[in-house]
Amino acid sequence: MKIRVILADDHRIILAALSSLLARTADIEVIGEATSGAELLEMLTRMQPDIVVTDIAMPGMTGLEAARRIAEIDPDLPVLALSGHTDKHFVLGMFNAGVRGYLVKSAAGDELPRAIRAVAAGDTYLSGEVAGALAEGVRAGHTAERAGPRLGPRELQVLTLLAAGKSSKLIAMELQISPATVEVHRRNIMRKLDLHSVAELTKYAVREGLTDP
Amino acid sequence: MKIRVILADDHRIILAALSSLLARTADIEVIGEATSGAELLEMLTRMQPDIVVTDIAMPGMTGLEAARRIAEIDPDLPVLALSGHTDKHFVLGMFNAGVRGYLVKSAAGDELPRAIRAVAAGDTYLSGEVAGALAEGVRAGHTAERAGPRLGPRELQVLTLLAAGKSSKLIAMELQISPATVEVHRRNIMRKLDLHSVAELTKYAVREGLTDP
DNA sequence: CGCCGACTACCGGTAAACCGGTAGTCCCGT
DNA sequence: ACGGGACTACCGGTTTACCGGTAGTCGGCG
Repeated sequence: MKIRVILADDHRIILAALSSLLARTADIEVIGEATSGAELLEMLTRMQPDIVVTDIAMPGMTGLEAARRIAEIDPDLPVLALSGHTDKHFVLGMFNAGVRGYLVKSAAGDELPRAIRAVAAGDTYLSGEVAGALAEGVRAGHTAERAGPRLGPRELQVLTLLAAGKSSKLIAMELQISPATVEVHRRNIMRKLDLHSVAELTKYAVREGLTDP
Repeated sequence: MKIRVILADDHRIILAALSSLLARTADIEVIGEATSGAELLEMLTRMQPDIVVTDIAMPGMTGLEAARRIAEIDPDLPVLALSGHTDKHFVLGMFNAGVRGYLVKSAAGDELPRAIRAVAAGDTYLSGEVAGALAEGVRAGHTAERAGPRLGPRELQVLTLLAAGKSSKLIAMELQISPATVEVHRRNIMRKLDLHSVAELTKYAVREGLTDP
């Protein structure tokens, strides 16, 4: 019984390459490939995979948004997130959104099939690099609790898109919510962080690794 | 006679996946895989590939720097750059640094072997998405010779203060000039850099080291 | 159960960003 | 000498940021 996988990545070359890599694994079968969050969700209404493997950075839908939508469609469907960075806030947000595995791209190639098998079997998979970052956060204890004003997953999404230079209207369209709501999110973020300009928010996002400078 | 390729990407999963994808192509052979710019340069002192395929975003060495170093080692070695974004200044910079092909990751999977064959044969390869951006740039009067948009000293001052989160009015008071003049400076900066939001200007300033994130 | 935080959404308002011009001075390079 | 870029400054316009409220649902927590 092969593990049936749907792959998602907006970079089609990477998508084809990952598919090729998984094709070499005897017990894993790629039954669908999506190049956007919307396409992935549409695919899930027609197919019943054992697991979804998706890049967290896709235009039009962030990884957090995709994870929430997938959980709405099928809360029991395991999702393995593929990410380039190890920001702990983001990782925690993804797990809160229902993701069951988090794999950084800098991990070894053979970690991907292992992660897929683990998550498909109902386990939780966490890359070593991310585990270290999370442990550091826990070890610091007070750092994670007090020093960092905690933003909700939606707020992290909005902050990331703001740091990308997008307007509230654009962000609203991408997140499929009202511009007024995006406004409120931005204002709450500014209040929590005590930052009152897009420039400062952008630098904060860069410091937190939410976006590349 | 197979085309001998050295692959470089800091994301090892992607590296393995790309290698797997190329292994399916009969006339292309991956003879080396590097996970950092330094490892790639070291590899080039021992091996003689027909072409280097490298991601432009690697920690410890930017794509521009890697391209220059490779050109120092062997000016005739074709380099195909793999990138996620289509910023035209960056693309022009890469070509000025000696790169002979530029492929965006969102291109179709079969574009990679085609690009490799073209570049290995001495041709220049450019993804369609990037070609559009470059054509636009040429039409606007930007020639390949001046890839680096030069900012005047006053413009650099204004950019730094903008990245600090200050308003035009505040900047005007600090620089002892009219707010209208600050406006003009900001608009000229945005036109030159082709960036149209404070968030993007801020990230540019961080990249250029004008301010700390 | 009630409170609080997150998320959703709206109204109204002031300030600022953003874009299109025009225009003068200065200096530098062809 | 003439063009071009930098710096200075203004006019007018649309869009967005930013701040002050209010208000509903939902889930968690004491």
